[in-house]
Amino acid sequence: MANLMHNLNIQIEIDSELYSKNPDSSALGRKIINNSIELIYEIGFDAFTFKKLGTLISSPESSIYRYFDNKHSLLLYLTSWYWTWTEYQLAFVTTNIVSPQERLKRSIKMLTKSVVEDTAVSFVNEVLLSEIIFSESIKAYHTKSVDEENKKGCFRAYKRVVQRVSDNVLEINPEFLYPHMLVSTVIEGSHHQKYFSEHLPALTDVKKNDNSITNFYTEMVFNFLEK
Amino acid sequence: MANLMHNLNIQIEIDSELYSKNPDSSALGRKIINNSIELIYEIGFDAFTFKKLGTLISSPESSIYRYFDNKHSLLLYLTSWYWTWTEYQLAFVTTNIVSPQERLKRSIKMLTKSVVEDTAVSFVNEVLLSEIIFSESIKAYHTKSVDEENKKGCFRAYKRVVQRVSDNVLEINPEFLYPHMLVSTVIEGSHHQKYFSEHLPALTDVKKNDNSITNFYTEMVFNFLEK
DNA sequence: GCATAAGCGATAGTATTACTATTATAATTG
DNA sequence: CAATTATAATAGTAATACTATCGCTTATGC
Repeated sequence: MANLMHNLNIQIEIDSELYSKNPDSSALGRKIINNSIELIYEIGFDAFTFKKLGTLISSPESSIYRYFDNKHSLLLYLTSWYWTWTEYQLAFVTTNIVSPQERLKRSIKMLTKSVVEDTAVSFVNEVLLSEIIFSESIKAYHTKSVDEENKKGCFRAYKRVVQRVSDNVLEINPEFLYPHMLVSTVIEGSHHQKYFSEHLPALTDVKKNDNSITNFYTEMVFNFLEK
Repeated sequence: MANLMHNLNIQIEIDSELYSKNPDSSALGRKIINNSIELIYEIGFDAFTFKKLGTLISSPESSIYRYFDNKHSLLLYLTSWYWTWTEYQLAFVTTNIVSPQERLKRSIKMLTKSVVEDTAVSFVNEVLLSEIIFSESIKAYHTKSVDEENKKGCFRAYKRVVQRVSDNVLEINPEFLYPHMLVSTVIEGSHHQKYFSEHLPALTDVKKNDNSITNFYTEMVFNFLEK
């Protein structure tokens, strides 16, 4: 699939509560973002430290701390970036499609598949970022500070994505009681299933790299909505 | 619901790869387990340390290290205990029920609701433990060491639960392609939805403490199987 | 019932992590 | 070109996640 966003020069703007200093405002900031994505992808978020990142980019830890309070804040930034980018992608994939069923089908596909092509939006490698989101993003909101961060608006982008797809669900079945539950189940579920397929295959039925995750959630949703 | 397991004096046996020294074999070991459950429940797994636990039970850290290599191992033990206990519960809830639909319905209910009554099996507070599982258990398998621990068998109990319910699914629809995906989606999904309802309500449709999570997943499963 | 071993508490110590602070130099901006 | 701001270099601290030692106590085995 040719990606329409390619070379469109779209700017992903991230709210200021998600950083101390905007990483998009300097060369060092952009270096922090794209190298952190590679490093987290490589060694996992738990083993990731600002010290290691500093070594990788040949800058002292203290410089990184000017952009983000700690590695958790950085993860919040990355997830927010991802969901903002996903929102654009969803808009592109569904625009000009008349049938709400077809739109939902395309949205589910986009949400349940990991990204395989770098759209080269901004300075971010979206292929690696999507891998990080799939496997580490729960760690962004499964903390004791969720409520506080939620109040500050750190999860706005994710919520907008869920809301957008929920609206699509209600177009198809306006009586449906659980649009948000359904959508968040699909998103989180597909992340889990991919992880299971790679690490705990007894918990899933995926043959690596087939389309069963997308097929499963697509069928699940439409059976539920059109019973 | 009167709980049949109450006062049955059932022993939950945990495989030896899940501890260095069996906590069930000494008073200190049992103290470690039930106090760790309370402490993790209170301050969350991330803030939990062996030092704090040691202070709570008036024992040095080093004594706790004799039972578990680190706090991650302890969490693995607790999750394994929980799934072993859940397996027994599932057996009880479904035994003597002829209809596979009714058995599945009861299993889903048991898997999607957090425990409200302590069955007083062994030395463990199952109400608090189930809260920990719902909110922290992803952290037990979302690590770089999953594969190694999986090989050792640390997730056997969880897999048995998924397998048991999957078999029930196949009884109802032997052609169904994704029994494990369906069951693990229900389990992980209900955990997420409960968490969302408490912290990120925009991602769900739950009114606190209603039965919507159980209703949602029950409907979802049966619509999918009986389309 | 006595010897042996195992379990535990008390204490000390180390490497790593997650920061904070200070200052000099380099780059930007007005 | 002056003023501001960003960065690098360095140092330092408190907490975490352990490991090691040792002496006392309590089981267990004969």
